[in-house]
Amino acid sequence: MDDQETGASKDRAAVTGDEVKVDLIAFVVAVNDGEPCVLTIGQADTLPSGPFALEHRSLQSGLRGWVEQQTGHPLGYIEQLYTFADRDRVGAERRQRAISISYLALTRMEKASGSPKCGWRSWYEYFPWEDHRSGTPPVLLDVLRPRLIEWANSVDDAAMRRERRQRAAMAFGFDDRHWNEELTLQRYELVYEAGLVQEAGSGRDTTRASLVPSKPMVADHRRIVATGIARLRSKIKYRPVVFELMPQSFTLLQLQRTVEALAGRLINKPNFRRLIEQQELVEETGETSVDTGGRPARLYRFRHAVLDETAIVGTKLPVARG
Amino acid sequence: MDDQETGASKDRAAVTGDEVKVDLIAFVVAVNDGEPCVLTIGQADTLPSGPFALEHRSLQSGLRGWVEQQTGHPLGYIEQLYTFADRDRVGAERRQRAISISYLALTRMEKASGSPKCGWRSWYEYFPWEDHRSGTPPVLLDVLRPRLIEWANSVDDAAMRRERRQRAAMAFGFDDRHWNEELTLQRYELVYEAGLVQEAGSGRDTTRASLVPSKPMVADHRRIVATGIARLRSKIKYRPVVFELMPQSFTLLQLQRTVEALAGRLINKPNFRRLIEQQELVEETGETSVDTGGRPARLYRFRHAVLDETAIVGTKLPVARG
DNA sequence: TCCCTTATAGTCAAACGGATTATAATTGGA
DNA sequence: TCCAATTATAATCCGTTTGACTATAAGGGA
Repeated sequence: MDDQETGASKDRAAVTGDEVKVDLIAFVVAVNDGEPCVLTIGQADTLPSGPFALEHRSLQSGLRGWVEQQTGHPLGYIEQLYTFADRDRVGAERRQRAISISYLALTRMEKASGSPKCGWRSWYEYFPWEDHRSGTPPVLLDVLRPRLIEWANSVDDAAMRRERRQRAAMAFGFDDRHWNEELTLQRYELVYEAGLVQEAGSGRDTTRASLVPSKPMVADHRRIVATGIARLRSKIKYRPVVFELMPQSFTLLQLQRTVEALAGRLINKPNFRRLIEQQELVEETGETSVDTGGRPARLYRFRHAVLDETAIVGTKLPVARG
Repeated sequence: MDDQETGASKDRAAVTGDEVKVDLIAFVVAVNDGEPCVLTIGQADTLPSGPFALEHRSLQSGLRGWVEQQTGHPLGYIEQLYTFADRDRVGAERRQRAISISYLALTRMEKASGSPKCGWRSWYEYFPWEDHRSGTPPVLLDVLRPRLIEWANSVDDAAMRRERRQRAAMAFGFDDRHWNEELTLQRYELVYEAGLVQEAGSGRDTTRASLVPSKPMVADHRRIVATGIARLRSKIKYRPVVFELMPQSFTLLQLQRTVEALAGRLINKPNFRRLIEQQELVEETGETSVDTGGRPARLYRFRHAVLDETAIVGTKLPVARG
């Protein structure tokens, strides 16, 4: 089981011991009342995290442990996002390497017994330009667009100017292009690169005039959240993961509102219902909901059998492409 | 930049130092003459790999270094696959934790200057049941199906029998279900779980009668390859990554054969051409190829501009769904 | 009772996608 | 030289999907 025939210098390295610290870090999502929320600690600027330690049976169980300890929230669905090497830290005596393994976790917010040090925040506080449920957010055209154009024009090379403008146009859907909700990470990288957002505790110039208003996070946590949003927006279209965020029984409109919250855009109601029903993702409970007004709606529950049938094959949700 | 407010015991752990070894491991792919190949070292049963060390600027550059050193092959496109904790190793003095970060890399096989200790193998040697380009492989119905049914029936619980049969049927497309080429990992996990394949150096019973004939790999390397194949088969459908595997100029049929090699199934020629052309993924070089027979074909090259245009937006390849 | 809100059903047309057929341009051999 | 085989390229067909829209049903509140 030891793979030692993979090169001489590998053994050398194994002996000298290039050991690193491993951090586990969680982007925990719940949707409450039509708002997609992220679980934070500290000043609502930090994701739950902790080092991978000897007592952990596995990476995932280590992550569960840290999140539960720091927030009081047990995790359901977990999926790995990305592993990256942090900038070098200075250890006690020698240079210290560290890597972080980030995860996306879905949960229900109920019984918010969570410890007082933690809290749920709408993820759109950190990414105001990502919520298109009420049309294009004003900040996009009023603030982001001019500043990104400014940023593009601030370089001398004409080719690079064009490239920057095109990147911005594609990511944000400027110039009659369509908004693509899955490009959350690219958009964050653009605004970050353009210096339009800054993170908590960064050494950056804090006095810079009128950045794009948005809530910062510690270190690269906001980047992890952007990665997770993008992954989730993509995944809900082909896997029945939304139901991890729903209560036991729900109306079709509640389900639609949840998908809309995640996607950050509205969905055509009849089409949504058609797709849900023809895929037999849900079944009626027989009851109806006493509602906030209007005709009572049938209550449905997730058909757990589909996890055997299609966990593998693929689901569809009608998040319009524009 | 230090995130220390994330819990008291985190600091404790940081002090006591739960340090782990990190291995970088590469699944390197090239397509030669219609065969999808994996780069191996050792007895064609080991993927290039090496520890992440202090001198590496980043995870990716560490990976590039190891692969180049062990095989002589420079890497082009690289994408992270998955990070997992290995089973505990016994270190020199104390228990030793190790994690592996696996990558998918695409390259062209040319100038196979590679060191003598490495070689390219068709990945279908390791997964004979994955190649459906000449129809359903006999091994699937003749060997795998009966043995998987056997395996399913070998448990007492009726519900578990049904679940096993259903898993097998879905993954392999038994009982009139369609073959889904993206389920490579699930299929490997099934045959592994059913004890139908064994890996090199595993402590398993080697004398077990007539396993499914396939080439084994060291440790969990074959599992990594299965993960990479699945990722690649999925990715070619929405990102123009195939071109990383193509020479400078190529005919449309060569392009199609490459996609077919990866997908393990045939594609309808007119539809393939239509999709490639209407997406403007390629442009004519003006030349034509002197061919192996038949009317000469136009030569095309990849329109690198699409990397700016659609790297983000999504490409389509007509790999039929069945 | 009227009106507002929401649920639910049904329709329509355009786009997409898979399959098939037809025609053109070569090479190699009878 | 002509024919057969092979490949390239163009065009068509048709069923399904999907986005947008309309109509009707069923409740609550003023």
